[in-house]
Amino acid sequence: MDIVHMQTLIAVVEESSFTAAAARLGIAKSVCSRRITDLETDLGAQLVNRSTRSVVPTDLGRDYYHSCLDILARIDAANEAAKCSSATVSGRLRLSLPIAYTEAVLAPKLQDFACAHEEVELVLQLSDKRVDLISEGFDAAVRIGQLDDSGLFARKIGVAQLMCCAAPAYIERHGMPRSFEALSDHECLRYNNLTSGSEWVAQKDGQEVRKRITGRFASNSGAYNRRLTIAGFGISVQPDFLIGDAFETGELVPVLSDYQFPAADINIVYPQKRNMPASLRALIDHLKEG
Amino acid sequence: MDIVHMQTLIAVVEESSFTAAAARLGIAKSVCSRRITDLETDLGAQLVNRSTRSVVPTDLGRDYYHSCLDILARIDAANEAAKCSSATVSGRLRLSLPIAYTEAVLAPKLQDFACAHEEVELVLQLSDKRVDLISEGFDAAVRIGQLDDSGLFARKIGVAQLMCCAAPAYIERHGMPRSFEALSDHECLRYNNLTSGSEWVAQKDGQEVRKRITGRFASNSGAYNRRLTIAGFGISVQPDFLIGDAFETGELVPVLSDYQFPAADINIVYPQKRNMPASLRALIDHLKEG
DNA sequence: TGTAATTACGGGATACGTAAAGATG
DNA sequence: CATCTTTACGTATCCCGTAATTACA
Repeated sequence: MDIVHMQTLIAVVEESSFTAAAARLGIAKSVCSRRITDLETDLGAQLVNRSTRSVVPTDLGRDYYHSCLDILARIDAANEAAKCSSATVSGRLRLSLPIAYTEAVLAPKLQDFACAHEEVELVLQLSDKRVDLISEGFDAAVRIGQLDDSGLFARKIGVAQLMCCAAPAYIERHGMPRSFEALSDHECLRYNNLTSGSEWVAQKDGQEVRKRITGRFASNSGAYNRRLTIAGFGISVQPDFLIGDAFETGELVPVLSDYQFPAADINIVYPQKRNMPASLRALIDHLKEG
Repeated sequence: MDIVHMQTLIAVVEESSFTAAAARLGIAKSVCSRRITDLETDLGAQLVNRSTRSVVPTDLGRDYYHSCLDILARIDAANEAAKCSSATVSGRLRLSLPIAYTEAVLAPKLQDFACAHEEVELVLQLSDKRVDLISEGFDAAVRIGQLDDSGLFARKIGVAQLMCCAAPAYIERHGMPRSFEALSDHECLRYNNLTSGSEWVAQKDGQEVRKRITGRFASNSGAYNRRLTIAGFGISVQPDFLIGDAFETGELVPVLSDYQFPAADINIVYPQKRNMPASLRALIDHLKEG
């Protein structure tokens, strides 16, 4: 049987009248009568004894009535919990985040968010791999650069400006390259995760230039790449957030600074737009603002 | 939302697939998809994240799934309890019984029934008033004589033969009446509850005769009437079950024995034929047999 | 490219309300 | 006789299934 049948029984028992129950429920009394009859037929038992003047539940009817009260209360509770948990900024958010960007930029923002919303639990997985949000059970991920349009929705939360750089010691030993072509003679540190692979792209005077670069090192860790660069192992392309104040401190120097290296959009991506938990929406807004 | 939506969610979560869930439920997969969507829309929250290859419940979806399991189990339990309690010979039976007939005839039968069905609880109210079954909450009543057709169903469980009688001492003092007419000169004990009121009806030679009787006593208690008769206060009409062996012991003697007094059917009446509890049916059968 | 989820759409069962009938005190 | 339950019946709604579409690995 159906939930409405239970609700009807409750109303009938409490009102001791089909007419009053129908009025309470806002339905025709014929409907009220039929629902109880159907329920009784389905159960194969009498639930209420009726005369025109009195509607009295049977023992069984009273038992069933109490069961219905319990069941409907639980249904309401479950629904309320569901509605509430998605409507309030609370609950667990599982995020897949790029390692270096998180450490350099996201970390303080996430801390702010956590402080602002005490009810939110953040489960962060730092990884530069592009995990599958759905099968891995993430609520959202932050992605740097081109989005492989995988049906996910995205909102831009920042920009990373790529820059070419090297350690002063390296430049001293190998000289400063003046053009993209000159990179052939240099040790270039490759970053595996870059969409462009082992090819560097930049613009000079509005003209796009590309160069397949070579070198003894390749890693999938931006932080490690940076460390190698500072240690003087070669030239690398780094996002501004990794360079930080390295130019000011002299740890790194700009290379090919008359070339315009691309900027990569930083997006937060998530599976669906509808029925988004309020906590995720709040997080996105927070990252967008900051 | 509806129970089927919960069942659908359960199937989807457990099968991790809309198609498999639809197959399990025996419905079209489109229905399966729509039910989950509707549920999500209603709750304003995402319950499962779907890609073509995987259907993974969200945290909330898993919570809701567990709630659904609990709720459906309770619904099943309530339904089973209801079906079972009316299908098995068990539970409470509230009976309204006529006092004298119960003491004389019904008592041993009810004891037999109680012994045969240990699970049945009998709540007996002995009264010669014709109570309203429904508003008073009785499951059945035993009625002697004419039924006021009050929408109740009835089954005959016996016959009471009315007989006219008096104490030997009374006859000795007032003489034995030889005809209905002669009753005018006698003290007649009236029984209030009799349908005929203060008129006695009988047949002689196939001819119905009626006589308005008079007397100083009228009571609504058959047993008290009997006692008055034996004490010699007058002539009364008694059912055979009250006379018992009084003729043999000499406590009473038949009066007007060439008159045929009416027989009253004894019925058990109950509110409805459909969805009758098995225990009531068993009781009726038991009383019918014995 | 094949499998799975979603959407579109037409048909049919179901459940509703109105109104009349039946019952009861 | 007034009121409450039940039944009858026409209708509208909702929901299902088929099939086409989209998404994804």
